[in-house]
Amino acid sequence: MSIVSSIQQSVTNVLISLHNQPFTAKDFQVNQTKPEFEGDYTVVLFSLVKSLKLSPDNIGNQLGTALINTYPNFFTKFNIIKGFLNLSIADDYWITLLQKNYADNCYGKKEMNGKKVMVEYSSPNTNKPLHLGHLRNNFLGWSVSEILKANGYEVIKSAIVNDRGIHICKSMIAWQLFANNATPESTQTKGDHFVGDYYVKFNDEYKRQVEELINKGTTKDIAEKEAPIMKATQQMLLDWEEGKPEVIELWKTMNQWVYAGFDVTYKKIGTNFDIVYYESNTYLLGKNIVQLGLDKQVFFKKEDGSIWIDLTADGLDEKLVQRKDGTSVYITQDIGLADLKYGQYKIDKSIYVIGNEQNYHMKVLQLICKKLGMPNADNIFHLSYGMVELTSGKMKSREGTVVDADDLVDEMVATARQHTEALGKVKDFTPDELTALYDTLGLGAMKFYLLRVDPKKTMVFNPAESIDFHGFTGPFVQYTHARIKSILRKLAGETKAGETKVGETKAKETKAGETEVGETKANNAQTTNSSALLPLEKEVLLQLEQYTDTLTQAAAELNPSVIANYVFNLAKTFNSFYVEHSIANAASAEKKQLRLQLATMTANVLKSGMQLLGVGVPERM
RNA sequence: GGUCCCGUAGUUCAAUGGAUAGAAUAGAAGUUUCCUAAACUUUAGAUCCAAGUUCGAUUCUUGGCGGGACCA
Repeated sequence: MSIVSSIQQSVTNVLISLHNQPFTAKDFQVNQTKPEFEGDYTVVLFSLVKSLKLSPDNIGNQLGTALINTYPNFFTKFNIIKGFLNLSIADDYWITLLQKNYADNCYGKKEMNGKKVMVEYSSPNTNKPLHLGHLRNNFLGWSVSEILKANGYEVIKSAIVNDRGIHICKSMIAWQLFANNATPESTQTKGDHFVGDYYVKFNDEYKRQVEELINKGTTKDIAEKEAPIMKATQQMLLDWEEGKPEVIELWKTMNQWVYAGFDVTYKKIGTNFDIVYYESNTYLLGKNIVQLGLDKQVFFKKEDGSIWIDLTADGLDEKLVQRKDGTSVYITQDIGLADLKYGQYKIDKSIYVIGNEQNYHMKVLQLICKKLGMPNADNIFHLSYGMVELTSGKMKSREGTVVDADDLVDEMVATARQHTEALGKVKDFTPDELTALYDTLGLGAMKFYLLRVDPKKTMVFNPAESIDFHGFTGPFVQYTHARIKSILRKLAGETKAGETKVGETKAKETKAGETEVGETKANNAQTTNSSALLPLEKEVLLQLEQYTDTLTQAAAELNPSVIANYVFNLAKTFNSFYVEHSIANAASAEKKQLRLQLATMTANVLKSGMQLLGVGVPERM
């Protein structure tokens, strides 16, 4: 049980016995005490004033006195300032917490809860390489998956690859026209970039042809329809749908090039999927859904044969679900896929990591599923994230301002190398170790940068700031971890006795840690006499204790930035402690041991938290 | 035109309705005979505007202004 819950429970108990009213934890707030006041946690008293008809000070005095009398081993002191009851928690509580958990690599993580969640993310198109926006998506999807796992969920990571349609045909046509049978191998180009280049070539040529037609006196609308390259592309889509062998062959070849390129990028950024759906396999799934909708009279047919759903009663529009020529639209395919996912895995929740430009689409998707009475309808959740913009404005492919994912990763890793070389702390590393370190630091910086912001919000990508390795960054946290590890290595080598002593104490104290709140027994007395906690020691412990609640919150909000903020603050607090107090030269053996445990637990939690962001932490840097 | 989202230090981000609105960075001034200075300490600097609800509003409501997305 977290300390906040313990306090809530104690306060509730005391309130009930004092006033004989059915109080619950919801009747008052418990916050961490602000640093300028004495105490660890604070009960806000205002909300109790009405029901008790007493002044805040009055309530606080009664409550504080009763808490200390009832739980003398838990609460040690209290003070009241302007309606806030500040409570001090016994050092024993913190010390017990530390001794019980400092070596536990799973600290904070929850037991399996038997629930199954699918997280769909990444979902690329196969006509161009990944860019900055995809990175936010990928990092979010990965991190949310890890956070859910840490909270006891079974997670299935999935992706839907948009591998068919007019946009793919554009790249194919351009390749036929301009490539002279060039391949990624023959040109030494990464496959996804290779295909993406032809997509760009298509647009250039298309634009040229449209202008040519306009110059000949054609109107813009007609020119855009009649441009030969566009007509050829549309024909190719029809050929694809009919399964014309040479078109299918080319399509397969070019998609393979793209996948080979994606694989390199995915591997580099450390992501993978449990199941990958391909649109070419799923795009017909919606067909039977349309029939079902008609049967249930949820859909209706217009005179031209197109099929619609009327959502005006729900504040939305009429929405097309099948064109008059019988071809399906995205929404229908998505309903089909949603149904397939549920059928395959019987998932309790289906999370879609998709940009907020699809908010409307996803709302419609869920609404239609509901109206069709599909069992998965209520389990659909759109994890909507904001766009990544540049300091100069939005990324525009037309203006060539799109930040390419591979370029960015390379740049970050190169920057990590520069910083590391300039500092010269790891000159004894092997080339392989150095490469691994640069990757960890460069990718860590990038992931942290994109995950530290609330996913819902549009964020600005500032190139100069993103390669900064100081302040609120991944490398800052990584550095704190590496520095702790350095100490632990040194002190472990220095005294063998110290190490075993730490281990022994742990085993011995485990029992004490299991005692209930308020019953913390005097069997901790031996640890207290010499080791009244110093403010900075306690501050680190306070934050370590909050890790469990932080994990819960991150999962509830599906928000990795909660974790990023947490690990940063923990690292910061530890750094303050570190410069102020020596571990190696602590005043007593007990103190040294306590600080060693404190450092060990901090390193564990930093590592664990960063892992939830998909970021590794080095032993040295 | 309709629906939705967002406005916090120069800049990038925080803050379940709670105390004097926190950080980072940029600026100013400092810290290394001692566990990694990718660190630490000090300093200056902000809630778009106007009403309302409340003991208390950055947070909730309404109306403006400004920015963005989507739907036709």
